[in-house]
Amino acid sequence: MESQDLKRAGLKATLPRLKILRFLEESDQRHMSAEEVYKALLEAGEEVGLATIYRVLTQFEAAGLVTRHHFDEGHSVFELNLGEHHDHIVCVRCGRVDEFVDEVIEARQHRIAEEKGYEMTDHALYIYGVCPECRKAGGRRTRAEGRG
Amino acid sequence: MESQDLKRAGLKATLPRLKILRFLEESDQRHMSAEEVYKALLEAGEEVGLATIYRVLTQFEAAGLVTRHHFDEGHSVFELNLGEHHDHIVCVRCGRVDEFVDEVIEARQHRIAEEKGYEMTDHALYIYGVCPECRKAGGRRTRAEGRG
DNA sequence: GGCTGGAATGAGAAGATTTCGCATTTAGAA
DNA sequence: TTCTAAATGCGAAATCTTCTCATTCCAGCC
Ligand SMILES: [Mn+2]
Ligand SMILES: [Mn+2]
Ligand SMILES: [Zn+2]
Ligand SMILES: [Zn+2]
Repeated sequence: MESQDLKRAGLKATLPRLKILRFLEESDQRHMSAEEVYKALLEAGEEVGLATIYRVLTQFEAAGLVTRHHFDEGHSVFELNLGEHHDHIVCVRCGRVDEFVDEVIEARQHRIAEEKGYEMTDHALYIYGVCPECRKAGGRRTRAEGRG
Repeated sequence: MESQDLKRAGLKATLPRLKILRFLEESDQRHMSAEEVYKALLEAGEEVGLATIYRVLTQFEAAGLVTRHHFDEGHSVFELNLGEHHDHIVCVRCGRVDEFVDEVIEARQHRIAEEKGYEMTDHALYIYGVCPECRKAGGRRTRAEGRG
């Protein structure tokens, strides 16, 4: 039961929080903006205020339930935390998102932080490019057409 | 003369563009937001409208004169292009910025894009941590206190 | 099961950053 | 110097996100 997940995370099991968490778990989109969550819940008849979406996602982030990304400037994108850290490669044409893990890069990041005398707390790595489909199509599709 | 740099970049040598370019070259801050450029020019008695700062910096970026970064969400940071690509490590406590180049990471990014079938166009890598000074201080200084 | 205090929510206002629209000015060539 | 397209400055607007605060709800206690 999701109530338990919330309790365990130190959050009261309110209806809006349950709706949002359930939605993130059931959605086939792994990466979603606050606005996208808001609209999707609306369409599902589960109304939650936009301000609450923002608040709850930020709380989920603090609690480690979700991770926040900045694929492109201008807005945050959230994804349910499934344990394993990974980085992202984003199609600049259609917005598609693929995930990857590279232990060599991870290790070298730590090494660099160490060399510079920093105590590393986090990192962000985004590769941008044109995805296989868009290369094939060659067309002018916009980012609005898809996100996965 | 900076006029020549602008002409070479395909930009008319207007007074605002000259002021901005000169300022970027002479400033001891390598990484600056539009707002910071605006205020610094103001203090130097060189008034340029904020909208123009934004327009010109975007043009400079398109012309390859500057690079735009997103160290933290919410606003862009610009830096004069000196030829060599590099990535950044940012102090989450005081905002200090250090630079680094890692050929292994660069190479592996290309390899990952290739494996995923993407034609890589760009990448962004930010390491976040606590800088040597802030680790020593241990204090609660805010980001506003410094940026370098 | 009802009662209650503090936390959470919803709605809209406000904040922050960036872009836009348009009247005015300017660069640069004739 | 004159002229025209391009650039600028200003305020309005767009976008994303947070804040304020009145209202509602959760969770523990009778
Ligand atoms: Mn992901
Ligand atoms: Mn730099
Ligand atoms: Zn694509
Ligand atoms: Zn620091």
